Amino acid sequence: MPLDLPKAYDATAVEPDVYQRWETNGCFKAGAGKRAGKPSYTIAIPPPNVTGVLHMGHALNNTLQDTLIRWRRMQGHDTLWQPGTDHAGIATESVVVKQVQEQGLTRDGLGRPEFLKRVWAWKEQSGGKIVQQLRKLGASCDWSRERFTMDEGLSRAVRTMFKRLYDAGLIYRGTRMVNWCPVQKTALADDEVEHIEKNGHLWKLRYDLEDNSGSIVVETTRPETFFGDTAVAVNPADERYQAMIGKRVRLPIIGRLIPIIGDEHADPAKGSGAVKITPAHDPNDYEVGKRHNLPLIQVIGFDGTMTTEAAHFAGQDRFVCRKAVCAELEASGVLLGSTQIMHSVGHSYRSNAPIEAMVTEQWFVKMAPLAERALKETQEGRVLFHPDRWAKVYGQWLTDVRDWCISRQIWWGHRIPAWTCAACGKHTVAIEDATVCQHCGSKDIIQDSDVLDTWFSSALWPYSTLGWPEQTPELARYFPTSTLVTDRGIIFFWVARMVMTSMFALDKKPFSDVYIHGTVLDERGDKMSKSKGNGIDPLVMISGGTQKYLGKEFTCPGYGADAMRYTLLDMTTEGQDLKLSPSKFETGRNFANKVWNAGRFLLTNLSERPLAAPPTDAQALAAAIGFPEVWLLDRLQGAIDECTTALERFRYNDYANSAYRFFRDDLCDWYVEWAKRRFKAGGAEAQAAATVLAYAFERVLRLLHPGMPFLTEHLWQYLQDQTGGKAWDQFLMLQAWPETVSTLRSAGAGERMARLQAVVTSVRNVRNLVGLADGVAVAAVVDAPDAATLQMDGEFLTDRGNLSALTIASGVAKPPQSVTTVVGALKVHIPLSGLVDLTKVKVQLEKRGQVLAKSISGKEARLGNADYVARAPAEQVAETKLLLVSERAELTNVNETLATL
RNA sequence: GGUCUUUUAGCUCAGUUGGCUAGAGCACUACCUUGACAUGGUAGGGGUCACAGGUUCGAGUCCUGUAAAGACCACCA
Repeated sequence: MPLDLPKAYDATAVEPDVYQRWETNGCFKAGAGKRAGKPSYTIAIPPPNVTGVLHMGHALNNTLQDTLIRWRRMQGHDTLWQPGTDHAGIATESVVVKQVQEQGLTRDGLGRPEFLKRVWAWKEQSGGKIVQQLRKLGASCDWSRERFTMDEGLSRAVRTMFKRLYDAGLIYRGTRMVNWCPVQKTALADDEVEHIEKNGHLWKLRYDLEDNSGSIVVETTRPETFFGDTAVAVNPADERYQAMIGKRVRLPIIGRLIPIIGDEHADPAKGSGAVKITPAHDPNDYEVGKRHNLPLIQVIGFDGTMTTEAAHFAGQDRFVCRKAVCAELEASGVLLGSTQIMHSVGHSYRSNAPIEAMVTEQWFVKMAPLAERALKETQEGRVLFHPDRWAKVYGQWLTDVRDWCISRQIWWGHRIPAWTCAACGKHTVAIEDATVCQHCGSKDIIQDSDVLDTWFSSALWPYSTLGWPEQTPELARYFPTSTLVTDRGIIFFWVARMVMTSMFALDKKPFSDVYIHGTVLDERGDKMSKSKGNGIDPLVMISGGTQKYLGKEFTCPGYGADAMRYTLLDMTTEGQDLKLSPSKFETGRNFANKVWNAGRFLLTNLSERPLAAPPTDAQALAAAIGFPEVWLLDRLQGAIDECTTALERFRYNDYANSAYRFFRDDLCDWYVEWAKRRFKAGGAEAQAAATVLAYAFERVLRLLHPGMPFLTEHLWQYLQDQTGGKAWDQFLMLQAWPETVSTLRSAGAGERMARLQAVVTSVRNVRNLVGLADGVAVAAVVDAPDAATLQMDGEFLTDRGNLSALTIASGVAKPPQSVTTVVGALKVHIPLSGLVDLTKVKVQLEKRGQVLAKSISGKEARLGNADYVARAPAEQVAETKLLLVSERAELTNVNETLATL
């Protein structure tokens, strides 16, 4: 049949159609294509924010997962890539709060039920967008199993886990100093606080003694908190202040008297050695306060404004107040000046607002017992990190982990399944909504108004998505999952907590391997982010479009998901960050186009010359009519081996490079060029070459498929059509991953071809050197000790070297006016017809002579070293000697040639 | 303050257990519009492997130190 394939591959025209066929034919379903005797292989997707938009980090993360799952699926494993999305509590709630504000409304004004209705509406409206975007990327998730962290089933899992932890005494309610975000008005966990180094002031304040016998100076970065001071601490061993312990000082403005206390917390070496104690607003001071029974005076409210304790500053924003307080204290001589300092200030990782330490009552998870088991899993090698250095980071965090504050004072999330009894004050924790107090039977109970930290539900993800707490068939079949692919940023938030909850509730690790990939950076090395405007939109790279990047606009016609995936894989080296720029994706685009065109060449030939039978292993072997064919099939085995090993080791760049090398160098540059001669010859020779090429091409499509699924599937369908099958009857994505075939291995083929390639390259080199075009045939005289062997490949040499005549003989004389190249034990003489620029040749040869001389003297020195000869492995010494002989021969030739020019 | 990572060609990066002339892609130079592909081909130029010591017959690779860049952790007034 006639084939009219476009010269340039247009991914945007191919990919949507291919994806749709996969999806409608159930190729993504759990277990699709599985073969008996293979274990399950599961990946639980790191659930993206349900209202989020795909960014390059997602593209990388999901490319790596898809590559693994496609590879394992082809290997015949019972695979499941479990997709879903996360409700992302604070992040989503704050988006909707803003939307509501734009309508002139407030969250509290709307009330909880109405506000939540709006969040759900926003989730319905924008949710699914990111899931569609993952499809564009080619993600082969089982979409029929898509889950959302606030689904009924997952919510039940959350409640069950909460109850089990509570019953085990691992969840408790306590009054503690926690990190408070005044913008979101909620408590945050310790690891949700980002410490940022900021420029600040250290102010000196003078507090006068009650008896006016003197004063004491304290230093603070937070002068506005002095209203909450309930003591001044000095070190009991500090002689300067010993006499003052027990006396009282008068706070400025408000005149309240506070004691001077002795406490180890005061460091004589720091500042004045005396420190103001504000137990309600500083974690250290809180501890000091507890030791000395100091009152807690809250001067900053939960909304970040000053309370009535702050006298006439009440109602002011904390930062406005700071300035005003400083001004007033300076005027009254209390503020004695300030110094500039750099200090780290905690910020909410969600709102970016500086956090306040606040004493509140919250729910906590007791971490130590959970952490201990989680730690064991990595220490005893049951959960492996790749690269393994992250196991250390994980271990360190688990070793000094502090209790996890899990209650959030927001509305969007899993409401805490605990009810407080008005009668007895005790808590009833239940999976089903409670109606009576478990302790006293009172019906006067009320559910806790807080919701759980988003990470609480994420921590259950690998098994809650499979139906836990029910003992579902899926849970039995796919849990524990196999590989977790994620970013180093959430090792603590997510990875560690999954291991902890899983060990606790299921007594099983949640996954065996954790692959931590690098971070996506822009071309300057900065993290990509919306606010910096340095993000590269994956959808623009895939489907085309215009976007701003680093202040400039760029347009991409749409390189396709395959191109982007290939580039990402190529750049994914163990644990390294990826410095990207839009032009990086040309690498993938170019390679995709190369694959397309090689396919086009094959398909066109097949359409003109149909194969007698489809290419199979046995036929390919039988069709291996010549050495180049034998060699190609041998190389293919090497590529299969390399790709498989690379993927087993999570070496994505090795996988991409091995496939690339084989495809471009071996298949295209050497074999396809040679096959053109076979095709020209026609008949059985052409048939045989086409069979071998079709076979090798089909195999390499399989190798490339996990990385470049669309293009390979597309070409494979054409190939089916041209080799006796029917397009879209079957799918490449469900074909078997290639295994090496021992009968297609050929010992020595690599060396034999390498020698031929070296001869051909040396001829081309000489031609280039003397300024002859590639199309100009030259004669060659090869002096070969094993002339008879080399003569068998004479046709290949003649064709690939574009030789007008080829003489191969042992000990043949060097023709006059010829340039000689030494290739191992061979001498390749190219007689020059006198049309050449001899000075150019001379310069080249002289250069070569210098390189040789240097190498020879190095080897002579080495061999002259008795220690080397005695201690280095014998084969190595022998090899050095051999090389020395050949280099000396070549140098002689170079000199001889130079003499004749 | 602590832990970790990085430093190899103009740029982005490979370089497994130490081994012979250190590789790739992009960029660069010359030639080639040849029947798969100019998003291409052929050939080529370009590196004292951050620096200083050490171990070794032999170091990009191992050890010690220095410098620079980056990431994370930490309650520092």
